[in-house]
Amino acid sequence: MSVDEWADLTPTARTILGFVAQHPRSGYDIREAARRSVSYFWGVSDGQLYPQLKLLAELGLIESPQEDPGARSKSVWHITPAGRAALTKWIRSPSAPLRMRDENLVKMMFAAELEPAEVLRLVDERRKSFEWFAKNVASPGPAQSWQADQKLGSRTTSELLHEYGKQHTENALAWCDQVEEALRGIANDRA
Amino acid sequence: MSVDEWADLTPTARTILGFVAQHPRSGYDIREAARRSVSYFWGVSDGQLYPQLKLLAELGLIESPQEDPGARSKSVWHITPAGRAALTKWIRSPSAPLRMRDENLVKMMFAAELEPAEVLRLVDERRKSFEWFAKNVASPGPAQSWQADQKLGSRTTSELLHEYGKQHTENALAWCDQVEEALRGIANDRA
DNA sequence: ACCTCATATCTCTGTCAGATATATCTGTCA
DNA sequence: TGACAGATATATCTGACAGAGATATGAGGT
Repeated sequence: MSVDEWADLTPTARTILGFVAQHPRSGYDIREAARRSVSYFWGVSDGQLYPQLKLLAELGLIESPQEDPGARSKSVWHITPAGRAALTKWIRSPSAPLRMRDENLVKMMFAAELEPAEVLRLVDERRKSFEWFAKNVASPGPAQSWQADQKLGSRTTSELLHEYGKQHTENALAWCDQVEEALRGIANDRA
Repeated sequence: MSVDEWADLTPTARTILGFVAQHPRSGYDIREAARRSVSYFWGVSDGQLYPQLKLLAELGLIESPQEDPGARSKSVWHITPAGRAALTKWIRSPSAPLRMRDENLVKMMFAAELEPAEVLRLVDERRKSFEWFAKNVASPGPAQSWQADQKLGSRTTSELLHEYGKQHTENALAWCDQVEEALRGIANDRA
């Protein structure tokens, strides 16, 4: 593999590589791991996952013990030395700018010219989605045995990452409160 | 236009419709407005903008005074009654789930197994990008004359939206502090 | 023997971002 | 009045990507 080839990998492919680097995994494992751990700041879709695994294998960055494992049987991938080198280089290169799509907020902006009741509906929708999120994603799962998780002082990196998600969620919920309070202000004016 | 046609619009098209609804705008205006106001929770890419404008016009949701204005002269779009109805229906329908791509955080997760120095580099990168953001995007521009901005108690909706962006940013920066502090903890252990 | 659910992979469609190309308009200094 | 820079304005193309759904396999129960 030439030095330039890994540079062409998509961000998704590199993320997948990172998961395989942590410990050997199948495609399905990666999907589940991504769901649990990074789903609020990164999504890995099926449509990408398997083709990218194949690509990474072709580039020699990952490999699976049994060659051509017949049809749909599970194949467990592990990282090669070349893969590990590629991963490190990726981590050291500049990151893509943050990107977000939050349709609820966009609507909120345009709802400014509508009834206060519309804004209230949107805030309610927002609150519900973040509450769901707090329950299902932002809480840290049990520590995994394979995790050689760097201790950063008293806390592990994955604890810190979950902390970030938690703070983000609480912040969003607090903002919902602020908007509702402002809306109650109107109601009081009119009463 | 049938009721079903507007339902097929993409989220991007609906966002564009929202901008035109606020007041008449050209494609370029929309692009700039999106840059200033929503760029941190929604992106409108050039590749989408003009085709979608054309589509909205074909559906009769927006129109431009001069028909076929020859070549590349500026055309200013304004919303039609049908367009306004479509917009309202959109705002009342369920929103797409929030989506995010934050490559820096992903790297942070995988850097857990590397040197603390790598994590430090990533935190530094993160801080810089959010500081840039605080300066260039998260601050409210001057109020526009066309803004019939709903007063929610003492504050307008756009003030509240900017407030959200600001809180998000401050939160992210505070988290950078936390991580760095944890890293200093290590340094002290070793000293 | 059948059913059901979790596991596992693959494919297809349409959305989308970013880069790039290109035309027009406006001011400004010669 | 003409050349030029820089802002305004529109258009196109490529490849990344999400989400849905199709398909297959195994384990456990009835």
